This record gives sequence, C-alpha cells and structure tokens, in this order.
Amino acid sequence: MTRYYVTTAINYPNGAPHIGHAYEAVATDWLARFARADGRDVRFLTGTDEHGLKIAQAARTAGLAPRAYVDRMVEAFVTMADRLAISRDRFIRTTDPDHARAAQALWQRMADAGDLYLDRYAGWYSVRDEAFYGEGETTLQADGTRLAPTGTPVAWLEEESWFFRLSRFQQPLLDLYARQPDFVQPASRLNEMRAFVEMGLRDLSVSRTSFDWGVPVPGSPGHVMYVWVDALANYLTGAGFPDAGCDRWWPADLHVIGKDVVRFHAVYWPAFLMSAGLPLPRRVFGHGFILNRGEKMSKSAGNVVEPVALADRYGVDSFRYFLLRSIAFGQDGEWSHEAIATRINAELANDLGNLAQRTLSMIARAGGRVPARGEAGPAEMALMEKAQTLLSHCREAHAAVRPDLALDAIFALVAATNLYVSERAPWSLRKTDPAAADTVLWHAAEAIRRIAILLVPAMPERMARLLDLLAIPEDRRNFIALDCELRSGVELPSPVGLFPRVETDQPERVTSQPV
RNA sequence: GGCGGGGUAGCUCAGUUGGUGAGAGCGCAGGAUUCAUAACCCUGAGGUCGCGGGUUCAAAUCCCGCCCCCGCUACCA
Repeated sequence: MTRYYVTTAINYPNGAPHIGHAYEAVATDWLARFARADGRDVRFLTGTDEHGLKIAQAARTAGLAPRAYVDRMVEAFVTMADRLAISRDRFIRTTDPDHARAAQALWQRMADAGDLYLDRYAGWYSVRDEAFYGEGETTLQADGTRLAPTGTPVAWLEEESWFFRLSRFQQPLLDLYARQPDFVQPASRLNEMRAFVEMGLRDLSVSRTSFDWGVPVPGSPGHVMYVWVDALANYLTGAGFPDAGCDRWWPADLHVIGKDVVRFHAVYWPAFLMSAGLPLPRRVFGHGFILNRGEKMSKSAGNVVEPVALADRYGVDSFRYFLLRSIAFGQDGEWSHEAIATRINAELANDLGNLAQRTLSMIARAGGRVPARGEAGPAEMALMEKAQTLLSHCREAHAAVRPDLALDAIFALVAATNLYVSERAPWSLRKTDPAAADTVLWHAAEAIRRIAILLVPAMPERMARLLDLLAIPEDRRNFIALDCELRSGVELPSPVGLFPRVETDQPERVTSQPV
C-alpha cells in the first residue's frame, strides 16, 4: 500500500470562492478519492492562506480585526468544500497554531543553513496602499511624480528585511529539473521555469516590518514572514512537521496548483526545502484556468459565478463531472451554462443514465434479481475484455493527473455497453430465448458495475446510488473489488433515474453579488 | 524584444520515426428501432489541415519566410 499525499494550493480568502477554486478542489478531490479507492494510504490537504497585507487592509476596511475578518471569510471556502464533497483530511488555515510552529521551524532551518541574512529592501512604496510596487507597475507622470497601479503616489522607500539566498540555488534547481523532468507539469511549465532560473536568481525578501499580520520571524521582533515562506510551509504543517513521524506524509506526492503560482512552487519552494535540508515534493502540477465566454472571470467584469450555486442548479456530481471531463487538465477551458447542460444531457443522462435505466428496468421486469450469467459469446467476451482493461487506463490517467482522460476512457465503455445492448436486443431475445436475454442483461449490468465503481471518485453520491441499485455491498465499491463479479440471484431494488435531463432553453444567469 | 506553445470539419479538440481514401465528441440532417430519461443504434453532411515557398515518388506530419493567438520574462497573492 503506497501512500499518497496530495494538496491543493491554499486560497486567499479576500473574496468569495469562484469556479476556479472549485475546479482545483474538485480535481484534487478526484485524485485523492481515486487513490483511496485504489487502496492507497491517502492524505488530502486543502485550506486557506490568511496572512498578508491585503487581508490586513481588507479587514480594516471591513472594520474588523484581521482574525475576525478571516474567520468570516473562510466560512465560504469551507462551505464550498462541504457542498462539493471535497474529501479533505484537513482544511488547513495558516492562522492555525501548529502552522506558525511549522513555518518558524522551517525558517529556523533555513537560518541555520546560513541562507537568511538581514538587509534592506527598497522599492516604490505607496503610503496610501501600504504596499510596495515593482518599478514596471508604476507609471511616471509628466510632472515627475510616480503613481502606483491603484493611482496613488509612490515614493522610494527602504525597509529592513530578511533575505533568502535564492541566488545560491540556481544550479541546484537546474539540476533538479534535469534529473526529474516531471517535477513540474505540464512540461511547458517546466520549460518556463528552467528559462526563468537560467536568467539568474536574485535573493528574495522574505520578511516585512511594515505590517504585523503574519507569522513572527523567530528571534527578530518586528518582522513577520512575508508571503510565500508562510504560505508554502502549509504543506509541511499538513504533514505534521516538525514533529517526529512527519516523514510518514512528507514529502508530498503532488501539489496541484494554478498556473499562476507555478513559479512559487517550482522555484522558491524547492529552494526553501533544499536550504532546510528537507525532501522535495515529487511533483507540481499547474492546471489551467476556467474561462467564461473567453474571458477570465473578475469581479469588475461582473461574471463571477458562485460554484455552490452551480452545484445547486445542476447537482453536485453533475457539476463535478463537467469540471473534470470537459477540460484537458493543464490547459485552459471554457464553461457556460450551455456547455454544462450539453455535457450533462449527452453523457450523464443519455449515455450513462439511460444505460442504467434500460438495463435495470429490463431486469426488474424479468424478476428483479441479478439474472443468470449464462454462457458468454463473442460479444460478451469482447465487452468484458474492454471492461477489464479499463482500470489500468484509469490508473495511467491518474498518474498523469488527467481526470479528463480517465473519464473519457470510462465513457468509452459506457458507449460500448449501449452498443452491446442495442445489438443483442435482449427485449427481442426475451421472447425467443430467455436464457440468452438474461446473459445479455447480466453482462450489461456487470459492465455498469465496473463503470460505477470507477466513477465513484468523480461522482461519489450518484455512483453510490447506482451501486445501491446493483446491490453492491459497501466494501465492494473500491478498485480492489472490481473483479468481484455480480452474483446472480441477488435481489435488486426498483430502478430510479439517476441523471435527469437539464433544460437548456433559457439559461438564467447565476451571478454572485459583490461582497 | 528574448524564450516556449499553438493555429486541423459550425464548436471543442485528437492526429510528428512523413505514405492505405484526413479523424472523435457535440451540434445538424436522414434512417432504423422501441428495452430505456423523445434516450440507445446506423448513415451522411465533406474542413485550402493559418498563408507562401522548398525537400521528397509521397507532407497536416521535415526545412525556410510571413501572419495571428497564448504562456513565461521575480517579490499583489
């Protein structure tokens, strides 16, 4: 039994969760559930990144203390995780007490390694924004003053800061990419990271004195850890670091992240860990964004959609299926109500739902028990052959972090089973050769059983219903039990529809209100 | 500007050691069927494979030039 520690990025709760958060959570949940069903020892971590200047500012605007503010904002993320059936083992918050301990332990290790030093951080600072901006972000006015992207004036300011000797790690990182080309996926992201590192690395400012909403730097009053040392350390916290036994989970097998934070996970994070003398995660996968009508969602564009609303409208499992199936994981994808409805109707209602319904209702009419298996002919052998090779295809897709390909393979069997039933026409055989009709229904039901088990990670609730309809015991719903064939004579419950068709006529907009 | 990826049927895409007549799903049209959620099954519609050259007996697949799109090019996360 191999262990599998998988994480999402932690989310910054300065707004409501959007479909992108849901996408990453559902995809990672599929990975975790798949590994569990496959008998692996799984730990699945997700959570929120709650420190930093922006949170502090937002809290002040809201008239709340930072802690009270994040307590309120995090609720929506927990609600979303619950509603989308995200089977996390822990929802970590960077304000959790054990996280500060882990982050400080990581810091101390980097300090002990001699990779942290005190210097001055200088940049264009906006007093009104209380933020530094890169020179490229600022604009020089005709009168010689310089403005931040927010339109506020900036001034050159220097601040005492701890620095991390990132420059030391250029070659070790390049070695890592060469030795382990799948450390960053998709491969195009690795290329980008390699190019970035090859340009040379500057040391990184990793503490701040201009605000205090963060993890205190050990032994350095007035400094809080800045940005990514704090955030990235959550993966260690989730493994139990720095306590003994954390090597049960660390290093992580996979960090699932958005393509926008690949650099932090593929450059800074391994550098921090190398400095600290800790093992590196095995793999970082940067997925794409989900766009609506070709535009990235943003609050100002008014096209932010609440994922929970979509789950309510289409059903949790149908929504999960859409997210997993319709986007090649790693690429950007599009969503629309029409696309969701089409996917649900064509694949869940017409193909899978109808296959289950037609098969189970014929069985119900023939006595309501799993029919006799009978003698398999060429058609049955061919169908079973396809069904039996499916697991290995799905495992490949799982290893490649491609839920879309796994579902593609599973639905190929759905199609093959529909074709099998149509060609064998058990409704006709019933009149001439009842035993042959039973044989067809048994094999169709057996294929459905395997399909349902393999679809549990994607659609846990609906597939549990389907497996109920096949009277499969709870302990026979994992991949280890895939070869436990349907047993003839077992009484089955009355079939019920699983995936009703969705109306596509007048898609109402499901839009969030500004928070 | 530099580096990297991509432009294939209405839509989303698959298709590189160059070679049977260029594919899948969705959508559309027709047919068949009636077990089933007006579902399943069959058939079809034909797209200059971004543009222009070149190599070759033969190129979507190799080479050159051009056009367009996207990603990365460090401290907002």
